Amino acid sequence: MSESGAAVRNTRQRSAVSALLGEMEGFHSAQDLHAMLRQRGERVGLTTVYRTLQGLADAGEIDVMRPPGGEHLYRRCSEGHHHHLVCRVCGRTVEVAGPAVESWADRVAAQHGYADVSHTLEIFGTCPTCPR
Amino acid sequence: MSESGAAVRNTRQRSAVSALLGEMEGFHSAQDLHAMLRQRGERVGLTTVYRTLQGLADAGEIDVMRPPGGEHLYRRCSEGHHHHLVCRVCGRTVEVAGPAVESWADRVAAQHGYADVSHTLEIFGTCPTCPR
DNA sequence: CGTGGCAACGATAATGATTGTCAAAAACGC
DNA sequence: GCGTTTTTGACAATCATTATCGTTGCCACG
Repeated sequence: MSESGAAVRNTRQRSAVSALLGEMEGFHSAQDLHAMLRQRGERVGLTTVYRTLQGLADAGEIDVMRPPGGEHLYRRCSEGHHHHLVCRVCGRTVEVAGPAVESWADRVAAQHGYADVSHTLEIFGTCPTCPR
Repeated sequence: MSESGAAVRNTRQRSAVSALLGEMEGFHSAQDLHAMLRQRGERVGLTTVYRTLQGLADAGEIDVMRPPGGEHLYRRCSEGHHHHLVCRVCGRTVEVAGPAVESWADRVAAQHGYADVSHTLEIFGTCPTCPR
């Protein structure tokens, strides 16, 4: 029972989910992704999709967004910390980085004695190509 | 049918919810608030609590937070736009204002042509009195 | 003061995403 | 190849929130 093994096995399903995310643009729900895999003929259970997405999110390889609609959305993102500017009509998303915001959040938290700080930030708007 | 009437009626239940929120510190879920009202002998339906909270939130009189736990939390907040610094252990919350962040978000959105901009920001950490 | 319209109420059922369960299958190390 | 352990996946359970729809009470006007 050594503690060495990460014990993360490389399965067909995991590869399929990861690969699919690699090709996709924008955000998709777990159920979306599951449906797409099915269409491709990949035989993957919905439960597994959820589990895989959670794992990838924990590992920091994908990003999770929780829009007011209540459905979790996942996306393969560029590395590093960043935020999203989302069109509330068509869903088009732009990644934005805000170093100033990061440091501001850390500073404010520290001022109040909070440790181990993280934060979530999302910007919503109507993108220029969408009818109002 | 002039356009004057807000058509928002002043009911016992609405007052009760509003009053309760006025006394409470911190965030509480809709179901929490409903249970408290029941304990007090106020006869208010759960549906009405949800509706009232939504109404108050729309009117900007209370704040909504959607923590990863999946339960919406409501709180009577100071006026104006601000954000929250929440202890992920004990839930203690501090209101923080960040004018710089507000303008940054608006500016970034505008740069990408996004209109009608809003945003959500929450900071999580471990507060000084909580064991790590 | 009485009445009518209309919004709010509220009990219940419906919704729907996510999580738990557990036997069967697959992957990795040797 | 073989055994062990993780992973899978179909299905059921959970649970907050929303829709439904008949009833109730507020409000304005006569």
